[in-house]
Amino acid sequence: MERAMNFVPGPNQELLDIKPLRSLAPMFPAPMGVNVNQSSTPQLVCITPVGQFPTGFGSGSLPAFGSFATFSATANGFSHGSTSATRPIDATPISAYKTRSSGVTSLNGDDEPQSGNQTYASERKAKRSSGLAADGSDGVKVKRPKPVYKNLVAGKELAFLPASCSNNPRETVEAVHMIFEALRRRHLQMDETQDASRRADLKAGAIMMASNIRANVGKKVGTAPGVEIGDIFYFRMELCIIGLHAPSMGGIDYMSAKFGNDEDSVAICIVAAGGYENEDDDTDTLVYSGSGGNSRNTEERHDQKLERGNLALERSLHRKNEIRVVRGFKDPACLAGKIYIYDGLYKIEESWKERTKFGINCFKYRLQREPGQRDGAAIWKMTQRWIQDASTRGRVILRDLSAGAETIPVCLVNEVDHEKGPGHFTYTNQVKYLRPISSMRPLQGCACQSVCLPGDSNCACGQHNGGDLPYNSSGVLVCRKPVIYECGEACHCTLNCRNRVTQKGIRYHFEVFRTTNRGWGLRCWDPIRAGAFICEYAGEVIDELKVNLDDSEDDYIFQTVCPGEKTLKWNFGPELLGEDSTYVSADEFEPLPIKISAKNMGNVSRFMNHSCSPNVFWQPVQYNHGDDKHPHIMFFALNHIPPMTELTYDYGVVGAEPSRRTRNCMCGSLTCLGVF
DNA sequence: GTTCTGTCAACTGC
DNA sequence: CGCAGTTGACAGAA
Repeated sequence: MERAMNFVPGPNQELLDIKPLRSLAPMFPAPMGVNVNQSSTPQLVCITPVGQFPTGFGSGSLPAFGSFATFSATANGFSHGSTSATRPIDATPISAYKTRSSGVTSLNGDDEPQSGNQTYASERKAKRSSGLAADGSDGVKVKRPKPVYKNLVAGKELAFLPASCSNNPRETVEAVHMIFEALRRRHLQMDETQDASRRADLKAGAIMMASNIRANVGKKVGTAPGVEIGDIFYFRMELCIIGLHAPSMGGIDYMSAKFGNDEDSVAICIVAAGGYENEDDDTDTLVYSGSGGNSRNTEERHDQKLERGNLALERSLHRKNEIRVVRGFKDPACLAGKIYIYDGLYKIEESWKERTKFGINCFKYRLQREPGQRDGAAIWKMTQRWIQDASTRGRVILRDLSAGAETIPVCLVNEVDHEKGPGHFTYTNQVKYLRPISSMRPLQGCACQSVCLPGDSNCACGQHNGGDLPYNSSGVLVCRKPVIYECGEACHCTLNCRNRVTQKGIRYHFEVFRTTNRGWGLRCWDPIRAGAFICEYAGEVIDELKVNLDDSEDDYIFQTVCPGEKTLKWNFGPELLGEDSTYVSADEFEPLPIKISAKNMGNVSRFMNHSCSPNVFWQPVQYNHGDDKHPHIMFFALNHIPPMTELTYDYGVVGAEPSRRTRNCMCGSLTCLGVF
């Protein structure tokens, strides 16, 4: 199904041989740690709560956790140290008051002076889950029966977080988030086979908490380092483990802060999830309802009280401190699903009491977004509008770059300069092999009726994939593997089978856009959740044909060069559950012979640029033939990807492929290697 | 005063 | 739509 795309741009067609420059700019344009807040009010500075590590933490048996915990201390400690030009105000987590002040254990020696950052609460938590205790001397009795994660890390040298995390809040937040997602997906997969209780989000969260794999552990007013405006989340527990919003259910996060000699309880973050009647037609103002008044098990309602969160909001109105705002929206892509978007800092302008339709008194707070911040929820609303009606998208060069080859049009836009489009190529969503598929080895099929079910030991496809179906019920890939086998023509199951994902093609509203310094790039109007299928690398298989490639061809070649640490570690999760590791190190990595050129023909994937800090990875998939050396190359999301974020993958390590030209990288990532 | 434990509330999420 | 399930604040006990 190829459609020739006859590009007839301007008169200077010759000059338009634009190729993706195979380099990339920051995936996250706002530099790390930059405080977008231009507020004139004094910065709130966090006093790092000092406490003892839970039993077992200082024993050296948990090096990875140790270094991580150290980081979170450092992040909280230094992040505002340099910005306190104005008179600093102390803000101390309430829980820190209860913290032991002695016995600070340094995990990493003298080079990490602030390693003792543990709030009392998390310390206690870690103590309770006795599975963590390395020396077994911890005699705390666990009263509330909780799952104990025994094989958590026992003795394994697990470098859970990339080394770059130690000084990069963004990397840490992403890594923590990635591990949470991996755990959640794996739990979901197991629950499906055992018909166990659901809530994989809570299970994953419990492990993260117990292992202390989290970011921004100490509460603080203002930005959460490493969390950027526009970041998206699908579960409240995600907000919890990255330290954006601590309460797992409650809508208001607050803490006690010192204002000179005074002390006040102030709000630091709210989740506006639409549970109450909030008006949010305007993106810069938000009317938030106080909490309480709804009885838990009866229909009884009572007046809201000025206590806890409500009181904190009231005090924040007077203290004029910044409050982080997370907005919740219905995710149209997911049935009854919700998506949370971090929308930056707001301040409370006024508050009042209101009588609701149930006749109870309710507190209302009007919040105004701080000026000078990049768009967050506004982008969501904008792209949702485009998805509803694509004609509302401005700056369009071409409505559908695929000329109908894709079921959803691929938009071509340029908001940067006057280039009229990429150089000529034929849009195809297929891979053209050197020999016809019919002559290739067929793939074995399953005998499942209707659809393949998780946990069915009779399903040949499940067995082929190592026992579990590779995707969960929402079509999300659970684990990165050398090869994924989807159901194909030889299978008896229907097209509705959940083991048919990538073969159905793209499901997102893509946009090929002009970047400022890397030619053309690819991004998406829809939010993409971690593990979701994005697109295939379409083009012509050339591996046996050409040995010497000219430069222009080289720019469009896909090869299975070993990707970086972030991609290789996408699977983390099994390790935390005590299962065998699926981690493949760079040394063990074995490339496939396949080479695909998208120079003359290809799809959206030919516009994906390289990044040293990517948000997409490739994964070999088989479904319509059995030639293991020439699988389909499918791209999946590494993290949740907010709308309008450039999609990038790791082109691979320099020198791993001798025939390949080395190119300068412009990805701008703090962990950028400079070349790729 | 400090540390520990129980209880409670909460814009979850199936 | 009902309900199990979580964190952290808080209060009271040790």
